[in-house]
Amino acid sequence: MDAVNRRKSQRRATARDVARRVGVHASTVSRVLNPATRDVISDEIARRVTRAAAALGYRLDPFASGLRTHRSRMVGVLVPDIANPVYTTMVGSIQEVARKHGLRLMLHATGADPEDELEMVRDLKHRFVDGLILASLHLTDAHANELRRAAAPVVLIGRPPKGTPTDTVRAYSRKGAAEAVRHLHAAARRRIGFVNGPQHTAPGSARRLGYLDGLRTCGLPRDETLLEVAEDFMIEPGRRAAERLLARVRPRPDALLCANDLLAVGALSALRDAGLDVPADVALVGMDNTPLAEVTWPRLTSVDLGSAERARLAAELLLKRIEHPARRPRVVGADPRLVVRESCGAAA
Amino acid sequence: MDAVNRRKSQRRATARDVARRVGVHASTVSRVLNPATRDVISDEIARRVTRAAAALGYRLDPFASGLRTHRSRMVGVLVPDIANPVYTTMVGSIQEVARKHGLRLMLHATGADPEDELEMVRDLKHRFVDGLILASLHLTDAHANELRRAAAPVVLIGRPPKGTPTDTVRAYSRKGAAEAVRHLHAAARRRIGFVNGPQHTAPGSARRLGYLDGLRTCGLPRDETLLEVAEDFMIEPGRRAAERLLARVRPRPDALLCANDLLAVGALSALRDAGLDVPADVALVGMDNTPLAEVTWPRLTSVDLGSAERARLAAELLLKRIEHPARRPRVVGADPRLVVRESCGAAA
DNA sequence: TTGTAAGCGTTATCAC
DNA sequence: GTGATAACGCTTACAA
Repeated sequence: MDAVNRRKSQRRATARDVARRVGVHASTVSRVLNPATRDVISDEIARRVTRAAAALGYRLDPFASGLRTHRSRMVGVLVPDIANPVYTTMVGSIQEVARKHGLRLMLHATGADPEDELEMVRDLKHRFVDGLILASLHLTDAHANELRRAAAPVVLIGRPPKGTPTDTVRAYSRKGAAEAVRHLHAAARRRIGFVNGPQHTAPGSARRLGYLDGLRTCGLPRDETLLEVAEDFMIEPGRRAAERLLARVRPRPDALLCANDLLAVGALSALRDAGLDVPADVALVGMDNTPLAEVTWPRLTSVDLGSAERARLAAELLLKRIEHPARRPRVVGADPRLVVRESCGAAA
Repeated sequence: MDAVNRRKSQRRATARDVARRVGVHASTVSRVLNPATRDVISDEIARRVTRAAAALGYRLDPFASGLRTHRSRMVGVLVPDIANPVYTTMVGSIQEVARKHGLRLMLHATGADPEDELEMVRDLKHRFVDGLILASLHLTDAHANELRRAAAPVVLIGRPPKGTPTDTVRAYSRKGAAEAVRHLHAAARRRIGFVNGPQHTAPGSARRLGYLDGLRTCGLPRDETLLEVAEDFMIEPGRRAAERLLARVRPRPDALLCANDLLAVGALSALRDAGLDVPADVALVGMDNTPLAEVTWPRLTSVDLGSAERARLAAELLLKRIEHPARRPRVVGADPRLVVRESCGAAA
């Protein structure tokens, strides 16, 4: 590197530096480098500008650019818990779409804290994202209010209060849970227990209803003692809930539906500790069909709620919304699909 | 909301708006809201400014602020693969530290593509992060070069070329792998196989050396046929590698060390398909001690390489580096620790 | 097709 | 302790 270049590299090259080198004005540089206006410029100048920019290692200053355009080419992603594979899947899926469009991800795990979620929505513009994907277990009126005055487009993954005028991606988990129950019934299970997560959450309430739907359509009696609620949608709470259920219910259940795969993994371990065989004694079904379902033994039958697909849809909705801020809000979803594995084979 | 407020809310409130309301100058507003200069201002004015700002819903414009200060209060996090629980853990751990300091995360999964990693380093300032944590499987001279001219501080998680003047967090996985072999030897295993990931990567080469170290210190013969390389550090490649190993090696191994937990999960399934019992026929040990190790059956003995701890250290190094750009680069690490679970109990 | 010039909203540096 | 002013680097009417 010679002395001149060294001096130049003390500070980042600006559009002016590039312009000076080519003998044009900075605005011309801007026009060349901006795809929308590039074709306005003569090929000859464009080429020289491009070359000079490369030679100087010129990079657009995102702060200055953003100050003018109020765009950052970043999207925010809020998930309750990055350790839950269902959200990991979603983040991966969103990144895939975002990347194709030259957008980057700002990730934030909220720990399912509604206050944290709200603050992020308020903070939207503050942290300069062009849009936000918010996956939440529990969308309240407070969310809906905050969304109304949001500084950038938001897409929800979850179940917002009725009438929230925001693009939304739904999971039809009620339907999925019902299907799982019917599958267990078809496999000759008659005492089907349910390990749910917190019931004030959207998934908790929907999956509970689905479980009850399933019992009803199979003509099985509703038995409240067969339903147990874990403190959280996680492994250890799932284990403890299953333990409580097993300690309490007589005759013991011959099947357990769990409201997600993490709960099912916990339940599996409780069943094992109780000396019960899966599936011979107790069939087991999870929900979300995360990669975990392939890893347990026996492998876990699980209701696929299309998380990857839903995340992709959310990202695409967001991109469309960023382009057309005024278009009517859409609600889309992905159909559930039962993926049968060894954990609910034939009864002993 | 009355007409005046409604009109105001057409556009975001600026520092000027707040200033006008209080009857001071915009620079005063800036001074009040900036912690570093707040104590310069009289309490009375400060209070009124704070109140007015709240009333108007004033938020600092990050673009304008960044244009002046060149700080965004965001850190970039680059990981090879967000689906690998070891990186999920790291991201969670980094977020914890970042959050305490009011920083947000920009996440990018590179798919272990070196070109993608390099581009992100170049793009550092472009995407306005104040610093970057780069976890890479394979840091090359190209990385070192790019880092030399990086526009913001970088902390590496991995093994850079000798003499790279960059803060680095190391895993002592060579030592960890050796310990695992010694543990298996102590458990009376004498045919210890090794399922490695790609050997041109830093973990691949270190863990291979550790495996060989372990054999040597146990006085076990080095037998190349006991070593098999998977195409990637993932479950399916692990399964296939274990299948190849089992098909080839006679007498069959009585233990398998796998270079990470994902490979071990794949190997477990291959062992099962071969009708072999774990641990009675073959003991199994993974590395990284991810949450997966608790989920398999039997649960997986695994070498804890302190991923959460290392990520925390990386975040802290980065924060210190951002404050003191000139301080000497540090190299830190976390000691490995074998976590024994059912997958390597006594031989049959 | 290109140059000119006016800002975007903040903050550093002077003044007072 | 507070005000005035300029500048950060870019974009975009508008002028030429």
